[in-house]
Amino acid sequence: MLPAIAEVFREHGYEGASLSLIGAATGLGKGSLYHFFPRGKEEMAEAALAEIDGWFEREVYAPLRDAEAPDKAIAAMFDSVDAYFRTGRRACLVGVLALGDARDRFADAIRSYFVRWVAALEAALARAGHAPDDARALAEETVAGVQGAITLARALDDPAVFARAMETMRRRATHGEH
Amino acid sequence: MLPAIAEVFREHGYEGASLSLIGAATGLGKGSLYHFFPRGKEEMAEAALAEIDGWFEREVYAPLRDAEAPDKAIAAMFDSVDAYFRTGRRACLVGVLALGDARDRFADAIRSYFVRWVAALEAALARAGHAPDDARALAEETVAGVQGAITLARALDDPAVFARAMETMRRRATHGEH
DNA sequence: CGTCTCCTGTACCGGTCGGTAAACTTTACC
DNA sequence: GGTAAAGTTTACCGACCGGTACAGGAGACG
Repeated sequence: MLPAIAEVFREHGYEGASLSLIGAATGLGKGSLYHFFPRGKEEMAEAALAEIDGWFEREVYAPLRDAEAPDKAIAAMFDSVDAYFRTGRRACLVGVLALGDARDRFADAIRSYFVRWVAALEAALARAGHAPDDARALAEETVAGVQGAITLARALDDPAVFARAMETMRRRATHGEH
Repeated sequence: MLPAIAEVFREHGYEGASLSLIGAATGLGKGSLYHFFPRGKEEMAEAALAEIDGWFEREVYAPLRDAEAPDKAIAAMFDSVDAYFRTGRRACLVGVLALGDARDRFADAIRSYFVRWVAALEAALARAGHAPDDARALAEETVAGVQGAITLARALDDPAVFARAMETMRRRATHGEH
């Protein structure tokens, strides 16, 4: 049920995600929703953010930090991210919240998501042979690039834009080493 | 008064921009608002988009297409964009709308904004000596990069992130020529 | 069978939403 | 100064908002 809730917030933003939309997406009435999330909409958004955070920690950040073959982990990240964001058809909930007025309310979760993504990617790039400064800059550029590619692909309604951007960043992260 | 309206949509999104917020931002009551925008909120958003579109057409796209020194126009674009988005402190209304559920309603305006930006930048890059394929890819990457840099800078609440991303893209657009 | 816990449907609350209507004040122009 | 248009205030509409209260239903366990 959390994925359904997350999808509503992703598509409609925090303000636009009404309890009736969430109810329709989950098949739950307001009574049930408030049974599971006594603090209401804010708690639902927190739970959705936490689930997304857990997924990225497990599927993306941890492999980037821990894999014994960092170049493989980096390649796997691009694959995971492309699949997760449906080649740019799906928005990023954290990015959506960062742009709106709910930013302050979820500031810690939003910051943590991006800080840890950049840090994990930076570490993997450094271990793959990039100079420390390059690794830092490249990681930041790549994480921002994913967000920009989502925005542009959705604006143009053209997943190919996302795919091209991802390939350019992948090349930069895997070639240019040493 | 259009800049004030645009600012409300930028900060709160289409759903979150209530008539009372718009009224407070403009100092106008609902009656006055409906006097100028008989079709209501949708017409206000269209007008805000049109004004933004006009600004970019005048200050960014036209110079990129027409300047006799394309490299100067490209450098000027980075300066204009940095100033316009307040070094990443200010969101992009068009990008915000592209991510939300108002995307379909304003699809034409959103698509046109980005299509023309990419096309104008591509033309300038080609005239500045980039190979046609490189110019196209670099233009797309740069426009997406700006959106991503805004998202990341706002998420981390750190304008320096935006500034660094802009410098990287500027270097790529002005060096690497020929 | 009884009962206790977990879950759900329904009705309702005050408030705000986008939008309308019409009486009013201000401004511009002859 | 008269008059008409432009702009504004105020009250109001039905719908929906997030949130609450509560009476049950559904199983699990005795």
